[in-house]
Parts: sequence; structure tokens; C-alpha cells
Amino acid sequence: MGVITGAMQDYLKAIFKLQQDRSAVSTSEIAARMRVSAASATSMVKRLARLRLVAYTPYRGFALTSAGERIALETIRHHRLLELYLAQHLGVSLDKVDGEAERLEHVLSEEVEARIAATLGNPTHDPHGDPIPAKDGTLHDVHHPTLRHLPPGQAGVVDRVSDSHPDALRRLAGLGVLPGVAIKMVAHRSGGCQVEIGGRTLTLPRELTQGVYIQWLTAPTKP
Amino acid sequence: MGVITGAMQDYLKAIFKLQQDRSAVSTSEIAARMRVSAASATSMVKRLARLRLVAYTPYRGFALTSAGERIALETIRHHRLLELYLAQHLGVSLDKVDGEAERLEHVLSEEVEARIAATLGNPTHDPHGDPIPAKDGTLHDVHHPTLRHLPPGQAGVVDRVSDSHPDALRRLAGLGVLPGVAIKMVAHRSGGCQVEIGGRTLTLPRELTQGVYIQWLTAPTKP
DNA sequence: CGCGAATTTTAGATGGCGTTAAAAATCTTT
DNA sequence: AAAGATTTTTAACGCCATCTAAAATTCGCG
Repeated sequence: MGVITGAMQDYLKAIFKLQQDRSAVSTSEIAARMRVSAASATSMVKRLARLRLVAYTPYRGFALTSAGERIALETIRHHRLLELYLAQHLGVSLDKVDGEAERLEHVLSEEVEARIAATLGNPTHDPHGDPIPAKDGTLHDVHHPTLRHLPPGQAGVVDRVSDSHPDALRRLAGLGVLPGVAIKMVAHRSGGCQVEIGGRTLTLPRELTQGVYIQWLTAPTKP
Repeated sequence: MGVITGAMQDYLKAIFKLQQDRSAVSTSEIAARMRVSAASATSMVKRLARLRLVAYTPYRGFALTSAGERIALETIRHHRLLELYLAQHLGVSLDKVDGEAERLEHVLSEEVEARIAATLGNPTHDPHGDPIPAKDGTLHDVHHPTLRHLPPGQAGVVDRVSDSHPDALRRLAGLGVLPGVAIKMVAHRSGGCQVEIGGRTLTLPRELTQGVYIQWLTAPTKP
């Protein structure tokens, strides 16, 4: 009956991330995220709806139920604990921990999860700076501004870089865009932005900027 | 094409263990071992045969091919390294490591496997005393003493000669070291040992002795 | 040897997860 | 608002991995 497979966990995780701001997620969004045909996405969403893990209205999109969100958060917790453990205790490089954790997260027992968390000192953030959900589902700082939200002329500090696109992560690391680094917005361009970092000026395409979460050095005027 | 699933790895592992003495394994044996119906076992064996991982004759049983054995040994290596790692580095109790390793073994990358092995100091036995296959598929039979374990002055009979190193096997055969032959240990030397066989005295280098499994003519004192 | 018993294989379902192609619904645009 | 474009769903298929029931084969015993 209520068998939650690894693939389902992956979809739930992806839906969770997609619905951060938006209230509902569309079939094409999840299909693109999972690199799957729209038809496959539909059938999976229907399966998840049958298990009451998403609320789904045909042609109108879907959103996680609280049960679905619970599983998404558990899976993300597994993922981020594993990333941190692999990096700190087995010396796996940062651009590889995501892929490794992606497979391990689905077969991690509650017991081993607890032992890993304890060994790490119950950490609250993974090696990319992303927050690790607590056992009770608490997740800190979800609505961080990204680089795109930094107005021209304003400087900020990179808070964390999302692990959802490993190759983007690697390219950014190569450009020196790492947590803790100061960054200044020069100008917004169509399809990206021009920034100043470590004295150099770079133009970052859109797909690289959207995973870069920042802190403003001086708070901007709230919208 | 050649996608080896976790279930296939489990079957290959089980077939490997069942065929230790016997030359062929039957459908009912593997079905019982995997707690699965005979029909399921048949269909899986047919899948494995299609991938050339087992040699299968309908109604007559089956055995691993060398490709199948390689995968079985890799899986067993993953399993036993994980058991040891979970016990030593995460404090998982011995009665639980098997179940945990059972799920993790199928998603362990070569890289993490290597890092775990290195962290453990490239161990040769898991916490239950079972030998851990080496990367090249070498497996030291733990319950079976090899020539090296024969004390000086003690005589034994060659039980079997490992087939994992065909050229060593050939050289040993040329020297008369064959199953059923009586052999007497004269002295242990650095890097090998001196033995008496068929009235002649030979000095065998280490790489030749380690695949020679023996039986003692008189049992040694138990530890 | 031959026949009943045991083993093994085949046939046909089911469910998960993916595909492509076509139909249905919704959006967009004039 | 109708037509055309886009999105979404359905239909039909394939593969894995399991099941039950029935057919085929082999074994064992009188």
C-alpha cells in the first residue's frame, strides 16, 4: 500500500523546492526539473495524489500536502546530512557530494541518520550552506535573496550556493563565488548580471546567479 | 542494455554463496534463499542469463559466469566494507550492520568505496570474520587454511587450488601441487616456504602458496 | 519401466517508472 | 470570441520484479 519509493522521494523533494515562493507547481516545471517527459510527470503526480502526498487538480497544478512535505523534508535532511558527512569524514570533494548523497539518501535508516547527525554534532547547515531540516521538520531561512535580487551598486556577501545544479556549483566555485565572499552588483543585463568580486568584474549568466544566496551588507528598502 | 539492478546484485550474491561447494544451483535453492516464489526465481535467472551473468540450462540449474562472479564479489566487498565501517565508525551494533549494509551496498560508488576502505586501513575481514574480497576479486577463504598456515613438520593434503590466478594454477600443477596430493611443510622462509611433496623438496614463493587450500592430516590444536 | 511426486517453467496479472504519439484542455492573440 | 499555440492528460507500449495458477519436465520408487 503506502510504499514510498526513491523516485517518489525525489519528486517530493523537487516539488518542495519548486513551490518555495509559488503556491502551485505545474506539470511542465516538475518534468523539466526531473528531466522526464511531461507524461511521466503526470503519472507520478497522480500516484502521489493517490497516496495523499500532493493535492492535485488536473490541468491546474499541484502542491504538497503536509504528509508530502514531511517526506520531502526528511529526504532533504538525509541528503544534506550525508553531504556534510561525506565531505567531512570521508573527504569527498564538494562538487561530488551532491551526486553521492542523491543515491544514499533513499536507503538511510533512521538509526544511521541519527548516528551521522550525532557524529556531526547535529549540524544545521550542509557544506554548501543550505540549512538541514531538523527531525521535527523545522527549516531555517527559506526565503533568502539571491544574487538577482541585489540592486546595482549594492554590495553583499555570498551566504550559500545551492547544490541543486552541480555543474553550476562547480563553475561558480571556479570563479571564486563561494560562501563568505564579498560581491558587488554592477549592473543587471538581459539574461544575467555583471558583478564585481575580488577586484575583478565578471558577467554571470542567469543560470549561474539563481543559486547564489546573499546577505546584504546594508538592508535595502523593503518592497 | 547492461543495467545491473540492486535485485540482480542480490541474486548474484546469493548464487555465489550457494555454489561454494556444489557446481550448480537449482531454482528452488535460490528461490528459498531470496524468499521468493520459484517462478520469480526462474524469471530473474533468465534475465541474468540474457546478460551473460549466469550460465543457465532450463530444468538443469545454473552457475555464475566469470562476469557474474565479478559482480557478486564487488557486491560482497561493498557489503562487508560497509558492515565494518558502520560498526567501527558509527557504532552500529553487530546484529544490525548486516541489514543496513544490505541496502547501502547497491548505491555505493567506487569512489566512496575506496575512501571507506582506505579509512579502515584496507581491511581483509568484516566484523563477523568473513573475508572482504579485494578489488581484483581475490577472496581469502577464512575457514580454509592455506599452505602458509601449515606449521613446519606438519603434513597435509591439498584440498583445492584457487582458480583466481590461472598462471599460478598452471605452475603449481607443473610442480605436482594438485588436489589430493600429500604435502609436508619443511620450513617457512621469508617470502615463501619449503615443502616436501612426492619425495622431493621444493621452495614455493608466496604468490604460489596463497591459493593452495589444504586439510591437515591430524587436526591442529584448536585456539 | 512406468507412474505419481516433486521441481521447474510458462502464462497472465499487477504496480512502478519511463517512453512516444495523439487527444483534450487551457492559454494567447488577433 | 474564434483560431491557433501551448500545456496537460490519456493511450499504448516496454522493462523490472513480483505474484498465482497451470503446464511441462524430471525424479524416484515400486
